[in-house]
Amino acid sequence: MKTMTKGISQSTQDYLKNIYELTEQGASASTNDLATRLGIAPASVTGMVQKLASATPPLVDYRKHQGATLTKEGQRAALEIIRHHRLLETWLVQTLGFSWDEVHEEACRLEHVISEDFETRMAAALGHPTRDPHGELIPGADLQMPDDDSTPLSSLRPPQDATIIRVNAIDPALLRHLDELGLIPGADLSISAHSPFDGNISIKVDDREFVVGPAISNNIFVEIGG
Amino acid sequence: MKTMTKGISQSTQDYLKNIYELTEQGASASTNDLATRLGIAPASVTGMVQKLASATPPLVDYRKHQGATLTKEGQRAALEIIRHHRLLETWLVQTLGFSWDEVHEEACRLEHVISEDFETRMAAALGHPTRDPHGELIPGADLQMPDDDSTPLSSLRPPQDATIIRVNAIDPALLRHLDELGLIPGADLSISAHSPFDGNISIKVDDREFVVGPAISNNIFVEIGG
DNA sequence: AATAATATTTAGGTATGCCTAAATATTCTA
DNA sequence: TAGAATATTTAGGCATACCTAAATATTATT
Repeated sequence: MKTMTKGISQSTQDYLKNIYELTEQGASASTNDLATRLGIAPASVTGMVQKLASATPPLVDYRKHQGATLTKEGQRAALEIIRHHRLLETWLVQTLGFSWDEVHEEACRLEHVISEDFETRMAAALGHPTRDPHGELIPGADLQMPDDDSTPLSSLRPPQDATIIRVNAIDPALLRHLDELGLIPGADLSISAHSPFDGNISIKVDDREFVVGPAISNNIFVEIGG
Repeated sequence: MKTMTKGISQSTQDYLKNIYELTEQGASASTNDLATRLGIAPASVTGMVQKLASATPPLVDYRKHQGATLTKEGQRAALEIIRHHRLLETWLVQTLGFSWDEVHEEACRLEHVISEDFETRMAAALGHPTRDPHGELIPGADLQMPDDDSTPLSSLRPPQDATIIRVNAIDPALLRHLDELGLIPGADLSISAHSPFDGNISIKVDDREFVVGPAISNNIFVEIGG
C-alpha cells in the first residue's frame, strides 16, 4: 500500500528527473524552466528546491537566483527514475502494443511505483536494452548513463547520409507526425538541400522527400553515414 | 505526471477497495476493521469515511458507530480498482515470472496508476481471464463481479473429493507454505479425516497427506467433486 | 441494570506540496 | 547606467490525509 519511493516522494522524484534533463547539456536548471516542465507555479518550485537542497543528504545544489543542479545523491535518484521510465516505455511498446506516442504519460505514472524487482525482471525480459522506443539511452542497472555519440540532424548538410538514432520529443501529435514521415529510430535518410537562413533541410526517407525545420531537426539525432 | 485517479485519490481508492472486501459477506465495514486493514489509526478512518460520505456523489453510506457500506458510485470505483489489481497480479505472474506470493504488494501500487487503455490491453493480452493467480474473480470490463459458487475447504468431510478454486490469502509466507503443500488453484484433493473439536481436516494432495487447521481451510475454496 | 471493556468519534495538530500576491533581484535595452 | 522587463523569492494560505489524546457511545459481563 506504500508508494515505493524509498523515502523519496513522487514529487521529489519528478523534480530530480526534470533537473537531470535540464542540466544534461551543462547549465543549471532555472526555477522558471522547472516550473514550466512540472506544470506548477515558479514560487512553488523555489520552495521545493530549497527543501531538496537542505534535505539530508542534500539532493540538489542551489543558491538563490542561480538555479539548481543535482548532487551525487540526487543524480542517483534521478537516474533510477529515468531507468524506470525508459524501461517501462520499452516494455509497454513491446509487450502491450502501445505506440511510441502513447507511452510517455503512462510511464510517468508507473515509474514511481515499480519495485526494484520489477525493474530487474523487466530489463531481463527485454534483453537489457540500451535504448527506449524513442532511442533515448537507458541507464544501466549500475545507474551509469551510457554515452551518446549522435549528432543533431540539423547539423547535416547535403549530400550527407545518416541513420536516425534518437528522437527527443514527448508531444504525441508530433510523434505521430514523425512516425508518418518515417522519421523514427533506425530510419536511413539522406540530405538533399539546406536553406541557410531558416535552417530548413530537405531530407529523403523511404523514397519520400520533404523539408523539416529546425524545431524538428534539432530534436532528431543521427549517426552519420547510412 | 498526474496520478490517474479520475478525481478519486489513491487514498480514497484504498478505502473503497477495503470497504468492498469487508462488506462482501454482508455486514458493514467497521471503523476498526478498516483501520487495521489500511494500517492507519481508527480516528483517521472516521474522518475519512465521513468525507467519503459527504462527497458529491457520496461514495459510502455511513452513520455514526454503524460502519460504512458502498454506494453505487463507491462500488463502481472499488470494482474498477479490484479489476486493476487482479489483472495486474495475473499479468505479473504470466509475463514477468513473479510468483503468487510476490504480486500483491506490487499490484497494490500499480492498481492506482494504470490507464483504462493499459487495463484494456492487459486484459486482451491475457485472454480476458476471469480469475487471478489466487483464483480470485476478476470483475469484467463492465465492472460486474462474476458469481463464485465455490465452497470453503473447511466444510468438506471424508471421503469427499474436490478441486481448489480459490485461495484467499495475502501473507507471502503463508502463500509460499501453501505452494509447498500443493494447495494451489487447480489442485485436486481428497478428504481423509476430520476432527470435530479443533476443525482440523486431513487431506491428500499429489499423494501427500497432511492436516490443515481451520485458519487455512477457511480460506481455501473448492469445487466439490474431483 | 450498573459497570467494565471495547469501539468510535471529536478536537486539535502535523507534514507535504501546492497556490496567489507582493517584494526583490537580475538582466536587458536604450 | 537608469529604467524596464523578466525571473525569482518571500509571505501567507489551503487541501489532503495522516496523527495523538481525550471524550463519548456501544457492547459485554456480572
